[in-house]
Amino acid sequence: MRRRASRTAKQKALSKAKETRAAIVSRALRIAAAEGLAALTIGRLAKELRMSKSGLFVHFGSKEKLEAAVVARAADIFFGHVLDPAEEEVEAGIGRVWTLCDYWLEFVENQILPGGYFFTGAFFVHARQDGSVSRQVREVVGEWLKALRQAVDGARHRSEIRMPVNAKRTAFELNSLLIGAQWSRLLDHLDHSKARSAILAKLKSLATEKIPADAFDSVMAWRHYLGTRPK
Amino acid sequence: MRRRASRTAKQKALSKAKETRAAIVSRALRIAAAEGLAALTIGRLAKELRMSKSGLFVHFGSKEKLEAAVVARAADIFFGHVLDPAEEEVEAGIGRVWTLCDYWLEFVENQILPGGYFFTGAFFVHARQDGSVSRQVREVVGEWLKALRQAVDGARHRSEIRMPVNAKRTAFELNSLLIGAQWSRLLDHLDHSKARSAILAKLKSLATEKIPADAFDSVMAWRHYLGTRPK
DNA sequence: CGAAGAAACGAACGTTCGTGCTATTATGGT
DNA sequence: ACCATAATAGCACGAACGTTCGTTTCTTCG
Repeated sequence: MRRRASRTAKQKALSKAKETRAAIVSRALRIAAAEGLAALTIGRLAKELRMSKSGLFVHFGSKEKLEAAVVARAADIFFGHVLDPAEEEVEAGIGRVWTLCDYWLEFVENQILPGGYFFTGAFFVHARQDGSVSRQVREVVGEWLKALRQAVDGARHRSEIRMPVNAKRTAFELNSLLIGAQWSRLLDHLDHSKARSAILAKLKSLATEKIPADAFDSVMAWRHYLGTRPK
Repeated sequence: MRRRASRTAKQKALSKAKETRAAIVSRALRIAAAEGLAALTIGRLAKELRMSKSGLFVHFGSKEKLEAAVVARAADIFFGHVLDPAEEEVEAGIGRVWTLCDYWLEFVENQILPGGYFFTGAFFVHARQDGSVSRQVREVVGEWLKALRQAVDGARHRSEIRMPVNAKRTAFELNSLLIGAQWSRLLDHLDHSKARSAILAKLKSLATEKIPADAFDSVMAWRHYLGTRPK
């Protein structure tokens, strides 16, 4: 009793539902990431989870809320694998810009979400749509682009990037390469090495003499250079 | 009688149905381009055209055939506005590479299809899917990328692009900028001038001394340069 | 153990999906 | 003007959609 109570208190009570809800969202995300949000239906989801439609439904109250939960989870996973570690592991500067791009590509490569980067496809579908889920998708994408732009700006303020360079435009070009990389990967199973060297070349062309030029010559050289830097 | 017959012969007989079919495809394409192929349903399409579902349906025999017709029409329009004129108006070389990209951007800007370039979104949706329509979408995208690569190759063979440059990689980078441009346009209504100057800068960095360096300094300068060249 | 409450179920709602029929209307050649 | 045929409409179908309901089964705790 006491033991039970204390254990329950420890795990903040409440309860089975959270687990179920989380399991539902996981499975839903797997479907949505692989085949798009449109392929996500309550009936199918219930069947895969061996639940009743109604039992599943009450956890969210509406299809839209379910979709919102899926998108939120996808965003958490994405930021948790790309944005957060990049900002935590690498101090501001051109190194962080590279790390953001590198982790982005890794995120797709490692199939953290089935089908790669969920938001690329979702964004093209929802960019012109209205509805709260579409807005949510646009916000996540906007957040990413903003982070990339700020990283470029940070590098500029540290004089690691030449001053006349436009942060917005640089972020645009880097982001283009990332999306293009996924495009090529989808089209003919191309790996991301082309994208990585294109990004390194781009960064090299922007860098000031603070950064040794040969650091950009390959991914390995760059990794080595980063490793020799503080923190 | 005779007159009638001759006129009929002239217009190759057959007939009303072709027009109706064409009208259906047009309307269907408008829906699909604006909201994605998934938003295209026979019921909705029939309502918009003030037809019965069944009357509309028999023109295609299945939903999939209707979708195929829509994709085919979209491909015709895209190639007719981008690939064909570029290859017709500009001789092979770096000028054609630029023109392909330029017309691609114009195609999106002028909203030839509502919502811009239909295939960008469609590709991300159908890249991992199977089914004949998905294959069809991938083929169109593949055709475009091949054309772009061949244009780069053509410029290299004419010594307008430096030899060590990899055509596949260059096509990848250009294509990335195009897709990224549409991305930015969708995200914050950005115009394509950033993309155009990024593309010009890229081409400038690849060009041999055969091409005067200041030709790449702006879109206008480039247009002027192109205008002074033979056909 | 037994009561209270949370969680899941099964069945059914009204719509809409794509797809078949059968009947009716338009059209075009003679 | 007539007739064959092409084109469209009307109606119905089974399945799946999201959603609601009342009921049943589990969990939790005094």
